[in-house]
Amino acid sequence: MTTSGRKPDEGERYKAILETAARLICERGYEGTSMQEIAAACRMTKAGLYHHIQNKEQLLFAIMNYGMDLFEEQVLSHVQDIADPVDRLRACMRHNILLVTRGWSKEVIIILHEHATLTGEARAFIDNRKKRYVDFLEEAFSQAAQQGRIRPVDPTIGAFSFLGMVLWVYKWFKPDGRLSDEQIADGMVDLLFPPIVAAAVDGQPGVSSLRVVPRAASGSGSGTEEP
Amino acid sequence: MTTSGRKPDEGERYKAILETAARLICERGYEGTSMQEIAAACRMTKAGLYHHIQNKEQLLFAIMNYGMDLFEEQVLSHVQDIADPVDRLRACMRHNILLVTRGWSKEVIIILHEHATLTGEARAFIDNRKKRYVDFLEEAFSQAAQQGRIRPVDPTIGAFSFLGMVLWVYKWFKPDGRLSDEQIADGMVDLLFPPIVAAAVDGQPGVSSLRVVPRAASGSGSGTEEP
DNA sequence: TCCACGACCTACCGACCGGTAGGTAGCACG
DNA sequence: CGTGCTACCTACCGGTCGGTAGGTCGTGGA
Repeated sequence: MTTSGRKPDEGERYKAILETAARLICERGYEGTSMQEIAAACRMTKAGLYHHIQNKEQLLFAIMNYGMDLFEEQVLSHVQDIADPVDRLRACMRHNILLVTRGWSKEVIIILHEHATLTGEARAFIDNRKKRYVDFLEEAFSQAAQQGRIRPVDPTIGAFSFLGMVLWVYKWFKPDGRLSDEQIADGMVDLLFPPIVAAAVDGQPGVSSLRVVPRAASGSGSGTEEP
Repeated sequence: MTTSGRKPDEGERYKAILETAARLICERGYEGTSMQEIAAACRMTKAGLYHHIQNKEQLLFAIMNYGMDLFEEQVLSHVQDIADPVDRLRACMRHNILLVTRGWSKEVIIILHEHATLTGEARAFIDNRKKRYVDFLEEAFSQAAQQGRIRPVDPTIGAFSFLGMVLWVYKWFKPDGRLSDEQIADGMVDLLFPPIVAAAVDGQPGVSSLRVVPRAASGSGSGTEEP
């Protein structure tokens, strides 16, 4: 099984189909989008579309793999070599939030929303690609906790808390809301990975932590939408 | 518009239909579930089902309102009168996580997953009920920050971080995983609302905070699934 | 000049979709 | 006994679903 399930490098046209289909599926959902509509949006007939793809499920699979490629290129590749685990997590959170908020790559949103739509091998393949990200986060949390850079936390709980904060954003973020995506990224990074000012509480340095508290932030009122 | 959009108190049968439909829609998605299937699961014909409901969309609307009722009864009502804002948030997080992990009330999961399926008035009505929860959380974060019980944080960012951590759980939690729902709840509460040990850093008491760091936790390996 | 091939098309398939018209069996009430 | 009502039923509607058979047409290489 290759990355896309179809022979790679068929050209720009194929990619354009994936992007067009992703736009529609992102808006209306997988089951709610007909092949007719996708074909029309590609300025083709349905039979013409089927010349390029095998069936609807394989199309979704290809879209998701494309989305994972984009994620790895725009998030993982920029942060995986950062030596400090906390800085690595901070940068990763920031990149990931911006990936979700900036509307390029509806494919990523589809991965998030249609988490249970695929079945069988295709489902397992995508789940496996996702799992590599979870492992990456768990490893970083584990290192950070071991070095006393963050509060001790089960790495799995840390990873999924991270992911929840970051990925839930797709459900409520509105580009014209009160908070910009930059503000959200900064705020969440500061909330989960606050700067540390001093260490050592009971003579065992590097494990306990006093966190700096800048005199700022607060405020009230929402500005954005539903949970 | 009443809570359900249908005349209230039609009896147990209606509730049973909502619960059965919710089970199917939760498994297969709203668009992926046919009225035929729902009717069959209720041991009825499709026409028989339509004797009780107006149409498919109104059925979803009723399910979501039922889910919001359950949420308010099982979460909000237990925590809204807790005086201390941080304790209120802690208890709320705990109750909400357990609401998601224990499989009673698929209706709640549907509210989470089908966040963009309804349109028009029904959508606005549900969004408004959700917003009341966001407001509740923002208020608590605002109070907690003002009292110096947590790091200063924009209340909206706090609320949606809370919600992301808690609600994302429905996408990955498996009852037979390494972590129990109790452990997840405890871990997330401790991560976002750590106990405070001392205050005062620069002579301005009640704003800064030193967090206690128990010598425990950590560990590695995942045990659960995809992000 | 010929022809193989990719990129589409028209026309169609059977299944199923959400929804309804109209009938009926059972029960409560007078 | 008759009437009215609820709770279903059978049978059907027009439309759309995912998918395909088979044809057309432009293009590039021999």
